[in-house]
Amino acid sequence: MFSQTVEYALRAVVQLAYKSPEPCTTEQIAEATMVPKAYLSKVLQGLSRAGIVNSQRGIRGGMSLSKSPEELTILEVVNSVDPIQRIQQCPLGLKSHGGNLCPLHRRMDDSLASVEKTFAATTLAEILAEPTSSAPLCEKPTQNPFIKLLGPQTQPD
Amino acid sequence: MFSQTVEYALRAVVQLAYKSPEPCTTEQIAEATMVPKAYLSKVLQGLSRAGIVNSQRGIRGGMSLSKSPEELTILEVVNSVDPIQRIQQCPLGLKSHGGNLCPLHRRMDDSLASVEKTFAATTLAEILAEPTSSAPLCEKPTQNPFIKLLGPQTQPD
DNA sequence: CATAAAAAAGATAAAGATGTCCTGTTTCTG
DNA sequence: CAGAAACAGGACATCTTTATCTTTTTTATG
Repeated sequence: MFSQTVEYALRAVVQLAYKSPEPCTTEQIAEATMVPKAYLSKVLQGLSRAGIVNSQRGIRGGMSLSKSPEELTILEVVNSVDPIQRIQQCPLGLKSHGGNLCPLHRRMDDSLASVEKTFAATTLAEILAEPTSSAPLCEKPTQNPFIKLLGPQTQPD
Repeated sequence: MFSQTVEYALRAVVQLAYKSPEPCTTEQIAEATMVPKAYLSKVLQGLSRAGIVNSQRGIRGGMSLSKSPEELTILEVVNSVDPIQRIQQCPLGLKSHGGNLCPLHRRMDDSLASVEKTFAATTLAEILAEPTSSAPLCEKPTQNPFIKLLGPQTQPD
């Protein structure tokens, strides 16, 4: 239901959020996220054109988040590469329905609205800071560098 | 987010539900739902193989619902042609995550679960019987034949 | 300025989704 | 049984998505 491109874009911004506000090269992101480098480059171009990331060419260049992880929602990321298309009007083009969806399309659009709402309410910072034994992109929980922001921890085993 | 195939399949079963338990030919469904006939034929073949509809060849044949509209959920229809794929395990294949999703994939899967739940809770009968001025597939509200099941109505204008 | 690093852009390819057309097979009906 | 109606299936075409490779452009830095 979510495209590969969306999956890849989200992984990329998660990696960038870990390093934020430092830049990462496409190659570094590709390794950390296990996304094919050349394709990732295209995805990042899209995020760059959408203003989600800044790109800097040349030595010491790379990609970096344009906003802080606290301000960036996963909806913004998703909508930049593969927008959630709400059902605005009757897909059959029935004139009498117009913007007033039938019960079928009403439910479909309600589902889309629910996804949209969840994604709009989730920031990158939340994704990183949430206490969990499965840190995004990290094989070991202790590799999560954001753990330090939560203060001294007793190591989970 | 929902494929054309899903959209077409849902329109088709709505039309069949209107006529249930009578069969419709693929051509009749194609006209009522505004779906390309030849492609609809493929979609209906899928629904037939999944046991959602029965097909009958030859004169007076056609497609009919295998169940009553009260018993058929839109999730069953969707899953027959383009299954909602829940995220069962870490898409990166990280061993330490396993079935324990990270916060990112947790939210994505929660969204999928929400759609699944909504669709599982909606029967074709509900779609048809819901009071609305926009009856599925019908240009005029009064064309909804299920209106009769609700007993005598004062005609909305 | 020369060089190397890095993203941008373009060409191309493989796979899947969508859509069309034609032929084959089944089955009702007279 | 003959014929027509209807679905089944295969071949093919087109578009989009995903993916790769190569070349070009930009830019920091010695």
